[in-house]
Amino acid sequence: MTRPQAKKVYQRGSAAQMVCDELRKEILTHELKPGAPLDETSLSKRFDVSRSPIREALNRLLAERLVENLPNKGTIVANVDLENFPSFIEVFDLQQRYATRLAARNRTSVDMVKLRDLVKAFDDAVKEYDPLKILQSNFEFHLAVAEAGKNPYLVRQYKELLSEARRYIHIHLRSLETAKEKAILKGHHRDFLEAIEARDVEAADAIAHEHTLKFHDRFLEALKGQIDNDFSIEPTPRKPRLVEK
Amino acid sequence: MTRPQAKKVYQRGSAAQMVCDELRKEILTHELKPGAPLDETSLSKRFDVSRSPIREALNRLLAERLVENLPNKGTIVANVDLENFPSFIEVFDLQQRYATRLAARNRTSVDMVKLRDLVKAFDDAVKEYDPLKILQSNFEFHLAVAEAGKNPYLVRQYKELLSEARRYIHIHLRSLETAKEKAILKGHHRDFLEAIEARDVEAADAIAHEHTLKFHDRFLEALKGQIDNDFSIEPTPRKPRLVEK
DNA sequence: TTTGATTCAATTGCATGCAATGTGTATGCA
DNA sequence: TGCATACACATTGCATGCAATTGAATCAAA
Repeated sequence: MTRPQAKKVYQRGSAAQMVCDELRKEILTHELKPGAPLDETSLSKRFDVSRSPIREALNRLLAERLVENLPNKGTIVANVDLENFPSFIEVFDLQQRYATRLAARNRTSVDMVKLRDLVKAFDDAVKEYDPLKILQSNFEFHLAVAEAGKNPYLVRQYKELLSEARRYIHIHLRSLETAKEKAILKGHHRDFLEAIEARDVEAADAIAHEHTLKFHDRFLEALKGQIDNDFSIEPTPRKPRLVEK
Repeated sequence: MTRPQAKKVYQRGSAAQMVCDELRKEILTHELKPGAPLDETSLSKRFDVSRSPIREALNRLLAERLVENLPNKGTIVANVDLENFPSFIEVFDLQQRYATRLAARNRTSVDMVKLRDLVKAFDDAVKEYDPLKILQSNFEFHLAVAEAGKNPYLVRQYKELLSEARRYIHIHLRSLETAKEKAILKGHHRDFLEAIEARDVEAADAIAHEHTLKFHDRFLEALKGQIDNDFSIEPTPRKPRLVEK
């Protein structure tokens, strides 16, 4: 970005895809924060491609609900609205339970190898105290669980919800940094692994459900903490200023 | 399409949307059949706009999985692959049950008015023996049920599945035309209405589940019928021709 | 000081041009 | 006759140009 960068040229057909993937990554990791403007001209300069592939990338992200389009005014990173959190959790729980059930029912030994690796990667990320890595490996683990269920329709829908969950988590990211949380996260996915390995559908379901509930509670708790630490601000200074002057 | 058509010009910002809506309609009603080619040049001539809004429309339909993109080769109407039908039904059932549960829990009196209207519209369509109208009003009814549940996340995902269901139904559309089927369809959604009206969540769940199962069975039955009516065709005539010649 | 109209700059939405890629056909060779 | 190679055509993917719309800034008047 900052250095000249020797005119990168991409394979035909990959420019839009590359821009899309990069922007998606940055949105999910909050490098691009909700509300951040994404104007086509700047992006085309930044990625050194024309506006066409940029527009295409933005359209795809729009379909994933990761950005919002204000007609004739531009595109911004989509907000994660807290008011819909209850609705979100409701559906997320349903899908997560079902995804985990299917995994317990349909997993292969190949899936188990992958899942074990991803649990390990998660634990490593926890040890490294790297919140972004924790989120990423959490995402990958749950996605792999869903994929082990072998239902493409569910995978697609669940993946969307996982992305959304990731963005919710970023709201209370700091709470991940406390020692208490880290203790909780340690070995966090082992129980999933056991239930899926044992093909115990009901146990898998229960574990997934409990997992969602914990996410829900931690989220609300973190929000509460954030509010407690707040202090009240003056109302809009318009009227007072009039008087002062 | 066939006549000159006096150079329609659309509001700025609506061209792509209009093309997208029209193509979606034609795909869902099978005016455009699975596998049909959608080349940008022809479409731009047909809708009398440039390729840019056409490309944008196709990208949106791609995100909805209604079309498939063959890189550098073009775009075609997406196939509805029978091999995924079991996966589809599995998720569809889950979502339909949940949507109907939520409707029973959260419906307002305004929702009930709308639902009653849509049931009536469905019955009218059945009386008129108009398969396309039946499908359309069926779609609208179930979507309204989901909306009565007031969970935007579920509505979005369920809507996608409903579109997919609609395309599956088209495969056995002829079976809708038999007198037996019409008898079955008569007053088909009344039970939904009653359970939702009564806020009976468990009943709503059961009815939704049964509804899915019936859809599943009718679909398989119709497929079976189609196969029975088939007759075997000669293998590819290449070798035989060689001999004859 | 606030309200209103007017102009101006910024940004998108659409049109069009060009080059790359993949397909189908024709031709030459075994 | 069968197969490989080359060429031409069709179609996309990307670059660029232009005009419409929107928001902000400016200025005048109450």
